[in-house]
Amino acid sequence: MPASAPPEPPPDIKEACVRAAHDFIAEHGVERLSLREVARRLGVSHQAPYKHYPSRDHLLAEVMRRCFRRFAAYLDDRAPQADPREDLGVLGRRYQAFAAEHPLEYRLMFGIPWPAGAEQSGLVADARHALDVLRAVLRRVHGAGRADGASVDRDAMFIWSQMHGLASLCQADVMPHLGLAPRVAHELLPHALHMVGLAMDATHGPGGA
Amino acid sequence: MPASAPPEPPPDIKEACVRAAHDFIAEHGVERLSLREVARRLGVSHQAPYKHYPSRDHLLAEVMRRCFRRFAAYLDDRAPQADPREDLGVLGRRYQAFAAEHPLEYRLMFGIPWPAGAEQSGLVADARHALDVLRAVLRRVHGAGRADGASVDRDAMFIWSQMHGLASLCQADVMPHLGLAPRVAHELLPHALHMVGLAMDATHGPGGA
DNA sequence: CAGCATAGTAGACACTGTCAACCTCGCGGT
DNA sequence: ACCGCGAGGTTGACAGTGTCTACTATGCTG
Repeated sequence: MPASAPPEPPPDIKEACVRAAHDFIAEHGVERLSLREVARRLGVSHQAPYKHYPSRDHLLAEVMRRCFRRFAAYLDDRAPQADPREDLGVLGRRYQAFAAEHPLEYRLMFGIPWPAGAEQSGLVADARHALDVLRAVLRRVHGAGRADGASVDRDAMFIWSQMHGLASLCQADVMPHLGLAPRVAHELLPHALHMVGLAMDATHGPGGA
Repeated sequence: MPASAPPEPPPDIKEACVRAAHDFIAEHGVERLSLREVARRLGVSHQAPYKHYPSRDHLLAEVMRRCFRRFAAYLDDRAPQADPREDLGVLGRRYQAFAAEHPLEYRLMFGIPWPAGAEQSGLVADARHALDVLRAVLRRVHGAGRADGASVDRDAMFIWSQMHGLASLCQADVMPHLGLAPRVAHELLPHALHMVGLAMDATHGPGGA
């Protein structure tokens, strides 16, 4: 019985590198990623990936780019809601669901400093797309006419901060040691959405359920 | 002219290790920390630190512990406020100030997976202390009598999420590429505090300014 | 004084990212 | 048909890392 990975080189090494790196990160986290391990899993020499990516960071940037794409697609792919306020809640729950189901990918996107070569790849555009989804919903919430860009952006950053903070803290190692009152852990997201809703009510009038 | 660091070994190496590691992290970030670099800066052999810390992670845990201590002390050390709602605002501004002034230390505390041996050191207690500061203020906000633990914890996590999310996003590399409307970047904290205040108003009645 | 724990040293090992040199195809120009 | 050449693969090397082991000096204790 040989090692788990098949040592026969795949046809498209460039593509296989991204997939292998992504799988490894999703399994063990970005800190433990090494190009040599990727090459080993692909059954190629430790230098083969360098023929396609100038450095480890460039491969990492490509993996991040795809994570942002998936994430934005996951947010986009929600059930359509007539009421924009309801849509906001669905969006929030979906945000948290993605973070909870793909913690290491989430950390890759938002938890580590950008690798060199990040700005070259389409990473910036893909990252921004996720925020644009939120912006679009908020424009509907604010209502036609008075939806100026600054106030939309302010609310977007407020809501995003809430969602990102919650997702980060839930994954943080401190979490289990905070001595939270029982049941509170399960109510974090509903309560956060409730509070955000109250704040939005106070500034834009009561909305959907 | 020799290298910048003095190559004469300090008397208390164990203590010097923590300080050197902390300084390095505050300057270059935790990812670039290496025990050998610490030893080099101290003018001792690359194995000297291992006589005091079983592994790199144990030294890291000690540095983290002190960061949590400083952070909690910084929050504690605010000007006393008669109105608990006002106190909440001061606390929030202080939280953001620390994160902005010590971004790499903040990332060390909340942005990376806990190193091995973190639970052994007093890290857990020191980390929890920061949350307890917030809890204490919220108990005053909720008012005597009806301040049950669960609702305090819910609000604490809501507010903490907001503050942590905001601090994280402000430091994130995406931030400059989001195309935020002008001026919005400077209004993020005031607006976040405003929205949190509105949500608190709606659940506990209007409070301080 | 003997013994021993403590705190320092040097050396080695496996691992990493990366540079350099080399090989080996397949393709286009003459 | 041949030459050249570049793309894509290889091996080998280098510096850097964490950590293991062995060795040494120093000071305290019986």
